[in-house]
Amino acid sequence: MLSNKAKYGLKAMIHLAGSDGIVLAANIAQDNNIPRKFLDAILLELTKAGLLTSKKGKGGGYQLARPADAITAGQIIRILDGPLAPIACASRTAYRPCTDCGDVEACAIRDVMLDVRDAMALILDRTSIATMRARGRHRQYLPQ
Amino acid sequence: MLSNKAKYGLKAMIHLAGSDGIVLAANIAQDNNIPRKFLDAILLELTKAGLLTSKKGKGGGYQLARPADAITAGQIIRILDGPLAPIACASRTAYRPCTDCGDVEACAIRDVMLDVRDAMALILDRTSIATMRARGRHRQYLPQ
DNA sequence: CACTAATTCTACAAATTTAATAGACTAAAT
DNA sequence: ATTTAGTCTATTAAATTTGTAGAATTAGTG
Repeated sequence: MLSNKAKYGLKAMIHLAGSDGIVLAANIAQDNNIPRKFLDAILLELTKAGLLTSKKGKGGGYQLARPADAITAGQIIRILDGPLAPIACASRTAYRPCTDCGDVEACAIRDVMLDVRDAMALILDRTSIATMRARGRHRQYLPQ
Repeated sequence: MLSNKAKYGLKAMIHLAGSDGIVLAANIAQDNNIPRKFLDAILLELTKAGLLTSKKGKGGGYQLARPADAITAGQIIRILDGPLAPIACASRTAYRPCTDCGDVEACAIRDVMLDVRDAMALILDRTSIATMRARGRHRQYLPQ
């Protein structure tokens, strides 16, 4: 399940992918209907994770730390929501066993969920925000 | 994200797929480390959804309502956790628009999440509990 | 037939966690 | 001095995961 947090994060990153130079958090929030303070926290996490650069003071704001085609949806979601896997025992980046399962290796559920995880990762780790922006661009965002 | 509820539901259904005749909720709970009352609620939902038949009173218990190869992981998860889609606007069985989005059709996030949903559904709707049971059977569940 | 034991079913409640937001203040840059 | 990000704290709301108490149903027994 994608949280609002991750959804907002993706929106913000796509917004930044479509802007040149430094962008104010206030603009991102307004144009995308994101609660300002919530967005602040999200941008902070993305900055700490190295996906954004920030600049304080007048003329400050946020900017992508890397080209938009080198940042994937998968990265953003992992930072904001944690592992992609539907269940922790099926995560490849953050494995954790279930407390209620005897033999992890023999777990049929984990087996299927590994497949699901891989299918999700295949899509999300291949989709850059540049791609997402291009796909969604047919029509412009209108602040309503 | 797969909740404990859905995980327990899957476990219970796999258990039933491997048993002949009527099975007590108490047995399912014990063998799979599932809190008894939580399991009761889960089995009730699965019964109401038509995946199980139940029988009350002495000699009562639960049984699959259909052959194990005609019940999929996707069905079980939808009943217990709701739509598979990572986000409601990308659900094909239970679509709901985001309140914060202007034009749903032009949403790049929805676009990707539809792909993710389809990839998940492809796996989960094709995997029966008969299959899951067969895969997990190499080693037996040991009540620990 | 009445009684008892076993079992599902129902309704509620509570505890815990997580998600989502808001407010006030701090630090840095111009 | 002003603007802006960053930090900290707190609150609200919701969902999840359990527990408690008992009602309804059935099978068996005397």
